[in-house]
Amino acid sequence: MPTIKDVAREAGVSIATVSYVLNNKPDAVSEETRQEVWKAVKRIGYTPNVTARNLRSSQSRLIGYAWHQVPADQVNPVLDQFTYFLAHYAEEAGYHILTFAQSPENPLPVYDELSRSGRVDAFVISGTNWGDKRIGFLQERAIPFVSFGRADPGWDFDWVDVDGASGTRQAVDYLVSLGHRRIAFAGWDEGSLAGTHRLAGYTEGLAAAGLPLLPQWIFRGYQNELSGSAALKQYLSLPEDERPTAVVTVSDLVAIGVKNSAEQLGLEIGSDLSIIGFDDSPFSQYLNPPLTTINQPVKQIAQIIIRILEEQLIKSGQPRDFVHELVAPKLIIRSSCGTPLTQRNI
Amino acid sequence: MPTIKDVAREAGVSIATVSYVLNNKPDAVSEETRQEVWKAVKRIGYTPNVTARNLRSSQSRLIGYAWHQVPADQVNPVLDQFTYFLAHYAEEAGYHILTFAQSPENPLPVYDELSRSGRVDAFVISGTNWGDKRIGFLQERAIPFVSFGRADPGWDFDWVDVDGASGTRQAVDYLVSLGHRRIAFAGWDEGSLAGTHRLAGYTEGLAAAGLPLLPQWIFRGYQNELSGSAALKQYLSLPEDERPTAVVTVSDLVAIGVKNSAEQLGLEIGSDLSIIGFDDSPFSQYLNPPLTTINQPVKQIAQIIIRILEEQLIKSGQPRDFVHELVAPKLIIRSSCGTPLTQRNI
DNA sequence: GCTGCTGATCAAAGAGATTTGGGATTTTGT
DNA sequence: ACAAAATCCCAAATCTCTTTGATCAGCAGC
Repeated sequence: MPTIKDVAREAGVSIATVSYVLNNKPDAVSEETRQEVWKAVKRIGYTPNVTARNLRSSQSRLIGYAWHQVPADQVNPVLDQFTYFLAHYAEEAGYHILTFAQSPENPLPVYDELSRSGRVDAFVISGTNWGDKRIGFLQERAIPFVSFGRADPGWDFDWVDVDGASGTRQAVDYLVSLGHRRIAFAGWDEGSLAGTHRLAGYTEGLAAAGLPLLPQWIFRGYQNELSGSAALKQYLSLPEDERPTAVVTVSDLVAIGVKNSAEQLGLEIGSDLSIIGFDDSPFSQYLNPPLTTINQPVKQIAQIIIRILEEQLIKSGQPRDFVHELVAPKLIIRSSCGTPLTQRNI
Repeated sequence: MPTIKDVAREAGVSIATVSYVLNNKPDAVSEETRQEVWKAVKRIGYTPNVTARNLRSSQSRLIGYAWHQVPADQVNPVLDQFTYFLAHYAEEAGYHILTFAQSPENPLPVYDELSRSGRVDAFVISGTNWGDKRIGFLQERAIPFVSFGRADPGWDFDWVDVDGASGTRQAVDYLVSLGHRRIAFAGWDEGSLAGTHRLAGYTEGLAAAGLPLLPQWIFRGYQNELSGSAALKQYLSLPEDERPTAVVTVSDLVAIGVKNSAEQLGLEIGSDLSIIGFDDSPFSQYLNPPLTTINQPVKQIAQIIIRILEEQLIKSGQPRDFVHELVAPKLIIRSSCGTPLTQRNI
């Protein structure tokens, strides 16, 4: 592999001059020699060595992103798309993504090792929740990072998040517009931050429509199919006139749970019961009937995260305000909510 | 950040000695000073700088893996799991994975840039097909790589692949054991290498069972839901006594296409028609009924790939035989094939 | 003719590690 | 007791690049 030295010899100049040309330093080299150097570069097929460059500038131009292991029975609905776009925008900004495996019980040592050794310049973290240890850890050590997801209200750090409440709010508004008046919510447990946001949008939507909210309409479970079935069982145990005609769920997976057990009980999705999911997982469109759900704008989020990271890395050291961006998700209407109630012949 | 110099000063030795201790060079330093150096390392909290180390040894200890963009309507069923395990095993071997975005039309420049600049030491490629340009390109430049997936029969290079034929063969054998005698195959077009392997296993299975194979039972389409519907339509157009009672599909997505349109026509999956998918996509278990499918051992494949890559990197330069490993996938029996035909009261 | 300035170029100093090729001790062999 | 060998350690070179500080030629001003 040719080095800068070879280029210098070939062009008959010093290596300093070559470096100036390569880095487009203005007013440092005459137009004539600039041309000569470029010609030499082309002639011997030179590409600068990234490692040497990084050593000199004490950076790595690598951004670490932890790849969360998902239990085999779970889907990580949007993380693969997110990673793709993250890589895409990072490359536009002259960085690359280093993906690493993060241990669920004890994530900190990997972050420590990667930053201490100079492997990465910054991190993108996701899958945050209340009390996320990584945030305090990274802040304490002044390691640049941006989070996809919020954490404790008192903590101040750079984050970008999907406005979950807006998503469920849109779902409720849509159901109301179809004529539904008894709308349930199948959510996650109290320990989930994202689950809390999504629940809040639901509550807000009912209130805005002037609809009552029965406590039995709110089911709290986990990220699995079973929670969906359990939610449905709870709803069906209610007296006829309190029984919900539609369910907003906290995720597509829970929506599937509701849907599958409803079908097994002979209910028809879209007429007997309307269902709205959350995530727009790739498979949601292939369900029968296709699932109406909330699409997370992961592409946009990846773009914003890289933008904020660039700012952080450029202004490192200098005081800077923390950035918080909430991006609205979008309701994707498919047929799991059927037609407006008023147009049905019941 | 402390450097090796600081450790040397703290321990009262030269930096060479510290380096020997850090790299466990045998017979180069006494047990006593070894202890002293380690104590100094702990005391000042030193971690070697990866960039400097890499510059000196002219490597990056980074493995490039291209993140393929998947069309929004498609699922990349196993690639996210694969990436996770790849990262996991790479880390065990002292490497990291650099994920980058690869342009579908013109992938080569990125590979060129990443290897010329010394960004990565090697590549893992996937999504190969006949005539894959990356393979010749990397071989010509002697860039280490291992492929997840085969290519042209005449080409010799290191690859690991799922034995697709074994998968569909298992599917056919299973259906035969349930009593099916008219089994169809919904596949991909002739241009697909993996599709050809999967078709071969089907043909083989029928022959082994001594069953006839009607050409109309083979449908060739693409990786989408529509191809599944089209396949079903073709099967249903056959006279009653030629109509298949079971379909082996080339992917879960095609299986869903068959399933959804069969259901819309009032057929019951598992009794009127049995279906077997391929991939064991995360969602296949949540279908109603859950889909019997073929699970790809991605974890094992990732492990083998890293093992081969290590061998390549250690033996670089020395002559070495190419490694080809075919890993058998596993039939995951769920309920989309119902009960044995003989036990049904038809 | 000398000083001061500008513009183009370069030598050399790192950046933080590894490794070569010896030195300085100590141990072994005779 | 002395040479040879083994052991332990180090100075310096090296990996490839960026950047500082200096040199040098050319030119204007007085």
